[in-house]
Amino acid sequence: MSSSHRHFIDKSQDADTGGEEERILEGFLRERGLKVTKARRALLRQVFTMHDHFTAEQLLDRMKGEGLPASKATVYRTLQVLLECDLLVAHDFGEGALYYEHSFGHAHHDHLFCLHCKAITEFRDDRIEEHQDRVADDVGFRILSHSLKIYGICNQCAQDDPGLPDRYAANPGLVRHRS
Amino acid sequence: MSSSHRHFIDKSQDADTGGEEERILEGFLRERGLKVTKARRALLRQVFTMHDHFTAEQLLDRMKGEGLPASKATVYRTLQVLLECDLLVAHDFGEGALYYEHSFGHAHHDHLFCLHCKAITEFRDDRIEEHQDRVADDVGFRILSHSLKIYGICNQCAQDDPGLPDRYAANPGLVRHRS
DNA sequence: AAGATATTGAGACTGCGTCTCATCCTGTCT
DNA sequence: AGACAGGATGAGACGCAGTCTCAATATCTT
Repeated sequence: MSSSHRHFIDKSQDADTGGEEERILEGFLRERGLKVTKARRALLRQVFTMHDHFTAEQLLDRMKGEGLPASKATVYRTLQVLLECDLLVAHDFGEGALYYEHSFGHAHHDHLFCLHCKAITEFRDDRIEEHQDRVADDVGFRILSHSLKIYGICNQCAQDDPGLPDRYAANPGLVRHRS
Repeated sequence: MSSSHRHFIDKSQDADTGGEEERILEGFLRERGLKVTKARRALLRQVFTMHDHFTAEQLLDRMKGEGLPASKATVYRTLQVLLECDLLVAHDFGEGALYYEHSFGHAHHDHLFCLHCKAITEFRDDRIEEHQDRVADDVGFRILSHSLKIYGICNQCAQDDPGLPDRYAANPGLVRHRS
């Protein structure tokens, strides 16, 4: 069973942010002499309506679909801005494109990634975090960030097709995620 | 101090493999009806003389420099083969290209990556591994592999320039490694 | 409202890695 | 050894996520 230093995260339970993210972005932009534009606002809103992980291209398609102002260049540039003001986090699961998730009100967490259905499960384990800190302490390393990703087959996929885990294990070629 | 469930890895202490890797590769190739070619042999030897992490391009340059047969396509294709027969491991530190390391006789380990000088420190912590297994157990996830990377500034860089960690921390834009 | 400056969009471009295909090499069979 | 079948090679085209260029446009300041 799960114990107290470890828990899983359910984004569908996200509380309303009350538009706080817009104030954060505007403050960040003004502070740097940058401008609060329609495109940036639209993108921010779109990002905060997506409560799971998404790629830049998915975001672009979705914005175009809703008739919002968006070009490839602007999407990528604005995602950078959101990363810099900590409203967004990017993850590389070795699938080619980066996966983004808005991070307002979310503490650091790690991921289980299903290589078959691409489902992402989020968790946090304080013991792991502590051990990481000790490793770094041992060699005087200053941690700026870290990432822990566990790749495999999720429960659902394994139930749908019990042979799946073995088939993946037997064929590392399928596992392209660059451990 | 370091404790028994945790240790760092020093590749320069690598024992001689006695050419075992060549036998492994040949067995793997024959088993699949593939051929033992000069290019594959040359590449394998080159890989096993490099005791640190390297990119495909570095490997290609080095082979060309020594007049060995090598083209871009063959290097990438052969690296795939070595990955499949577990003689090689690839790591993505978010620097664009993948970093490879030969893995004969090396157990799984994780990495500290210095964002400034790109130095890589390898370690293994059994407690972290155990906690990962428990996380997966909790949700019935079948682990196939995992990767833990700790990004930051190494001791050497911090000593050379004490302001470095703060400068990186203050500018997430510099940190492009996609946690 | 005007001026200064940042932003946008279309598309060219970059870099890592993959694919194509004509030619060459390996392993095998005789 | 000689010959054959099929895998391997190399040069360069290609794919794709992401970045850059630059002229036109929007934002902010006064």
